[in-house]
Amino acid sequence: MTDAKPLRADARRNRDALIAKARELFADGRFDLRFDDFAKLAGVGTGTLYRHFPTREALAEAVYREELTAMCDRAHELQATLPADQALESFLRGFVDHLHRHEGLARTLATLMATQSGALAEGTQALGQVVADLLAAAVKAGTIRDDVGAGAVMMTLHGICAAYDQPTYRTDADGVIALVLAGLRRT
Amino acid sequence: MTDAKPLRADARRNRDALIAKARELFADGRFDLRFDDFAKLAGVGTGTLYRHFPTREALAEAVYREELTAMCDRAHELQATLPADQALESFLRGFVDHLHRHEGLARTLATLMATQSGALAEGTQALGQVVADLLAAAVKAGTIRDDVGAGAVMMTLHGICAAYDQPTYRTDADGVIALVLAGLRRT
DNA sequence: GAAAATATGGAGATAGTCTCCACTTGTCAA
DNA sequence: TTGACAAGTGGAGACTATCTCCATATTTTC
Repeated sequence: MTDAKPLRADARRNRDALIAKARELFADGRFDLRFDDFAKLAGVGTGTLYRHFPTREALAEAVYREELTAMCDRAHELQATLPADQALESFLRGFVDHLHRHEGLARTLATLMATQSGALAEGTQALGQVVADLLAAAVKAGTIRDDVGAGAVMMTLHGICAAYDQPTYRTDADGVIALVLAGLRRT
Repeated sequence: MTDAKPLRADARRNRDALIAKARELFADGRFDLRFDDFAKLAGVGTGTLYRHFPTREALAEAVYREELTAMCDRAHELQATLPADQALESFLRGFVDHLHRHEGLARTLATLMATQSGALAEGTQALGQVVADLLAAAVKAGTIRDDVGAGAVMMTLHGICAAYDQPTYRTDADGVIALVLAGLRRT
């Protein structure tokens, strides 16, 4: 998973500059900038940009990799300190909350989930794994039903991510989480 | 809503040819064809295509307008003949079933829901209205909770549509519906 | 059947993506 | 240090898809 290649000093510098500039622009909502311009703004050539990030999605993933990792870590932490069902609830609510504050992440996740293109979506696979773990623990504890898989929950999360720019986003997203949690509860 | 303009005979002919060819191609999974080629294949000029359908989404909507209308009609029918909660359940399960059989519709809906671009998404607004009606009736009948809006349900449907091409689609989509229905039930 | 209104088509302007390679920079062994 | 090789760079320009424009053609109207 982690780069087996030691990457030359200038290459790393350029790569970092690209990610930094992209993060800055994404935070401003400038997602759809001409791809070549990313390069110009980051102070590198077009070729360099393409060598490091062959697609827009690859760049987006790199930008949000950290953030996504942090979310996964948080899940593990919750899982270690709370009863399984509470960990799940906490995670899902926190997920929406975080997305609400970071539109760029929502947008990126929606895109990556939609284009399940193998190695590219490494980040979302990690997220899927985390959700699967949380669910499995709660199933094992007997607090949620066992006939609905993690894939279904991921679908609802996808729906949440995709709507990041709609006016009623927060209310609806909270509603989705409420439905999922209530729906999962053993009856 | 319906065209107030009587459209010249040749214009209508071309428009229909475009829709027919697009439907045929969509059914074959050829969504991403060069836009100009739609024109060539349908036997009209590029300009004509663009005059009738300024964007790919506009074309997609025209192709699936009928199908979507049929789904909405079905909802009304269910609502007229079944208890509110059963109508809702029937509609949602039928929705997934239909999507499973018509990948093109799923793809189109996902796109249209994502780009809530005003007049363009006329079709999805109709769908939203139908869902809202079904929910309202069930709320009124006291069989489902009243604190989760139609927007939340639409978000989950969006998630379902967006995943149309994933291998575990059907299982996961059924899971989502199960969660939504169980989650909506009054506790 | 001729004028007015409406629609056509496809060449070419425009703009974004991505490749290619002569050149620069970094690394490392001696 | 330094020389030689590997690794990386940048940006001109090829390529591709989108979309506009308007001289020409078809339909409708009177």
